[in-house]
Amino acid sequence: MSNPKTILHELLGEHQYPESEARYNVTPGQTSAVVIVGEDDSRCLTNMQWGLVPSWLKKPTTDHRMINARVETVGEKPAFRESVAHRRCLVPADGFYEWRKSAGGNQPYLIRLNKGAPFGFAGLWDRWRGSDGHVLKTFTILTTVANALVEPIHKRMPVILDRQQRDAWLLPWAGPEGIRQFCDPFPALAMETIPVSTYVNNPAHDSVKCVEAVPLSGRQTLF
DNA sequence: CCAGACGTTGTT
DNA sequence: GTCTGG
DNA sequence: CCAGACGTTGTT
DNA sequence: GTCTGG
Repeated sequence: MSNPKTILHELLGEHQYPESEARYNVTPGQTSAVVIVGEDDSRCLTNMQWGLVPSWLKKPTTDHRMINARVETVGEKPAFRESVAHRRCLVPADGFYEWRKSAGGNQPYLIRLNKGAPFGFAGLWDRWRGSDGHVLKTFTILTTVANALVEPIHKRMPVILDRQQRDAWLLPWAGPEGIRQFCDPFPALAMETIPVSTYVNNPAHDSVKCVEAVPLSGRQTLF
């Protein structure tokens, strides 16, 4: 999404980052850039597909891909156990979309930090190895209860981490109690919701879904 | 022991 | 791979 | 999540 | 209605 350099500088801290051709649109099944902790304990950027495929799956079929994991229970789920202990990641973004149901049609909203400040979603990743040796890297985004701002639109929202939490999220597993600190939704006062055009409803537009692509006037307008 | 699950979102 | 249910 | 497909024969 | 693809 917008201003990827700023996002990456924030999320990678003092570490270097590559001028990669990474995508910054996070779309199910598509590749995007995530921040992980490398072998040498430093942060690095890696491209992965959104939709976690656990290493034990026989075949990485699309219907088993998990795009979200509930933070309240992630420590107990067999599918996420290994990843939550050893493979956490940050997903750079500057907003996300939710749809408010209504009789006249679903109204999409852009939801972001005030002024569109970049942030990181809490994520998990995994490696799936094919019999031919090729490796598929995938990730999932954690969700929690919606805060007071988002709740009228959608009951759940992604786990957004502030600067302090980002560092904590990338630390090694400290038992299931260590997960609780990430269960609270990001503060409503630090966020804004903006009604946007139904242009974003069309998956064909995923590659151009970004702040600049959407009218921010607050009125539902078709392009 | 073996077989089968292992997940989330939303339900105009 | 690892856990649960039968 | 939403949009769009949803099928078979036979294969220069 | 239900599944797949984005």
